[in-house]
Amino acid sequence: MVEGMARDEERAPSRSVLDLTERQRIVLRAVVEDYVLNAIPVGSQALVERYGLPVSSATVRSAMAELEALGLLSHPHTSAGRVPSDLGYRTYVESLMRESALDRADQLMIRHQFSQVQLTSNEWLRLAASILATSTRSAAVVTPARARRARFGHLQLVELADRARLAVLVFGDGNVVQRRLHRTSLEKATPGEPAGQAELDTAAATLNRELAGLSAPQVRRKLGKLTPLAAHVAEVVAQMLEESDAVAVEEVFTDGIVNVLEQPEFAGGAKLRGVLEVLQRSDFLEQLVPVLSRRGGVTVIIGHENVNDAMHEVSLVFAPYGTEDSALGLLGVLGPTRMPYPRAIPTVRYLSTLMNELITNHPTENHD
Amino acid sequence: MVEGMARDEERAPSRSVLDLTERQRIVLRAVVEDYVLNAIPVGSQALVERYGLPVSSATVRSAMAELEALGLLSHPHTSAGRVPSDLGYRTYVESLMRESALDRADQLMIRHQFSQVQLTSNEWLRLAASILATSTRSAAVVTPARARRARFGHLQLVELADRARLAVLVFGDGNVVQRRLHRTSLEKATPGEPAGQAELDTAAATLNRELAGLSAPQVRRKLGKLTPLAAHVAEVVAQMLEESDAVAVEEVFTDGIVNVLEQPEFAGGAKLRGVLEVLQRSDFLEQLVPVLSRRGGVTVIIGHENVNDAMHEVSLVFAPYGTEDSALGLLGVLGPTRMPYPRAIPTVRYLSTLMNELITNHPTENHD
DNA sequence: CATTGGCACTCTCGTTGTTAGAGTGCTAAC
DNA sequence: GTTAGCACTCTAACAACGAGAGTGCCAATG
Repeated sequence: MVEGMARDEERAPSRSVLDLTERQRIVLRAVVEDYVLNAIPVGSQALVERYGLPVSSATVRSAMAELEALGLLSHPHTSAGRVPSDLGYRTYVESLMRESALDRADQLMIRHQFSQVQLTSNEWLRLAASILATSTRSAAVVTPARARRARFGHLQLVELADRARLAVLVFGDGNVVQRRLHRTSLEKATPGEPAGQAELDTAAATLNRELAGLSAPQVRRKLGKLTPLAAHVAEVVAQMLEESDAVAVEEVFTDGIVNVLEQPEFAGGAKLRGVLEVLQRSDFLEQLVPVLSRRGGVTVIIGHENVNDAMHEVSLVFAPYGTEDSALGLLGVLGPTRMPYPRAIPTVRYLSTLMNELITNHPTENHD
Repeated sequence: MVEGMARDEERAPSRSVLDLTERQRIVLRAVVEDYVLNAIPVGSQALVERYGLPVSSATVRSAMAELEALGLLSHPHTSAGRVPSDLGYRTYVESLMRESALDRADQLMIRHQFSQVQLTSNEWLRLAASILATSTRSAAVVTPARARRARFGHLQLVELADRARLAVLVFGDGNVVQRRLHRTSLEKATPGEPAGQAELDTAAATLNRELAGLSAPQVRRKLGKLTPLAAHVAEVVAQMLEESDAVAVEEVFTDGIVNVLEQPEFAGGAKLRGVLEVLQRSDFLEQLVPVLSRRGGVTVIIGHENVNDAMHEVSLVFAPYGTEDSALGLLGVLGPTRMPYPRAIPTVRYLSTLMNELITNHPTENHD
């Protein structure tokens, strides 16, 4: 199920790409770039004019016909211009695109935004999504960096005003969640003894020693060996770990969906509904994680290359961030196949390395 | 600036509403309900057929003409049916609508979803937005409940594996944020003495005693009276309080934007762009808070009643939740003025009381 | 022999004209 | 006060049509 997430795009074009003549390459590149820009099928005449090709339109026409035979271009109807096919985009991305690193200016601008405010980790994700969206004028998707399996890091029981306790659990990957422990449930767990501050502190210390580095099922296996009070708290800890495993996919930050909606190909809005549903509800992104982390770097999935039917008219440009063995997250953009790849790819790449830096340098650090 | 957020809708219709004849009331109600349902201007003929009116279409026509003279209906063009004006919707909402409490079944269904999973508070908001969106088929907006001004509740310094400290701050309203304190910055604050666990615990205890209930500026005023170490931590606390004041508006949960996009009046998508921008970036919701909390209950803002130009073609149905003196949040739906008010209003009302219950009963409580 | 100008052909798109139908407003009759 | 009838208006849908863009092919050309 993980394989097949994206069809293996290295194989198919390997023949055609290398066999292209220089002229075909130039024409294909021009067609893609013009169509990405204007969203209208591009004809031979317009091409020679706009790109100053040193040949006549007739020559371009024959080159286009060849490219169409190779399956790189297609024809909406007889007398319309050409449009790149998914394979055409693929070829473009793979070997025709003039990709450069992100402008120094853009890099600084992005860095500046991150340093501007003291942010919590969720706000980083939000900001990353916002930057991606505005910078590429596509929809952006960012998932939090989480360990594939949450592990116990450190537990602290915080006293609240109303004598309830707040359990603050730091995961092995540095994420933090909290949950309130109501007084009644504590008392129920240890009938008789009233469970004072001292007992709780002792229990917390025990758990920090016993549970270090354990995952949810491992914690559960320890339950029997603990005092009733500690076991009760450990049970809650196990629940928190399990939930973190489960909800990882829930917390997805998106931004800039309107950008895509304004694209002529999605004017109706109906087409995007399916895409958004897949994005939000299913395990779509989760399936993507192993694919991306296996390759590392930026992965581009174009139109029908995506096995999910709803995604056949959009492209994804995604990258993992974080380290495979600790926290791992996903970020990228979603747009029409007619996407400005030369802009999107460096932006996603840069943001992924930046997020990498941030989480490795202990992100929530306070540096005043 | 706060007044004028929504024009005072009690004044304008007070004359006309009461002066309506019974027939005019019936016709207006039918027009609104039919138009809400079908989104096409409704004619006199269709009206008598579909609603079994005991009069002829000619009579309905004259009633419609009267309603148009009163400004409650309008005419897209000469030979089209009638469409309710903003004032027409207002009159409908105010005195024509047959509003009932939410179905018992719906109530249970909603409650069930909330009890289903152990949720963190942010996930409640997400769930609330999701329920609102699907239940009203509009866009839903939910803001977290926050005190207007964050106050110190309780501070705990949690030890991390790498000898850094995590400052966990519980606000007066029960919200929790955390920030990492890097070892270097702690040492810089207290040159010479190495600031061990004991010193930190003492400092935390002092701060918990001295800062209880204080807001950010009040904390700052205390800085001079503290030991260097405690002052350094207190400074961080002050920052955390200030940020909480500032970012309240940032964390807005929305859901179901596609629902609105599918409405024929927003087919283009371009119209909604302005609306979404206002919703996300500006202090729009913040301005709404005092208005809503002043009235309590559900507030309906229809089309041009909203002073914000971008919002002239949408209606809001919003309610506050929480208590005014502690945590206060907002939730509601946004849709075309052609909105199913009789559905939206009870749903928003019910969800607001439900969220009220949840945060008053110490929401994150663990009840196993 | 690759390139190009020329040309016939095709298809879309915007314009125009026409018509059917829905809806109104008015008036005269009940 | 209500209603049937009727003339009038406006839109939506459709067909006809020409302009324009683009193609594919072929013969001429360097």
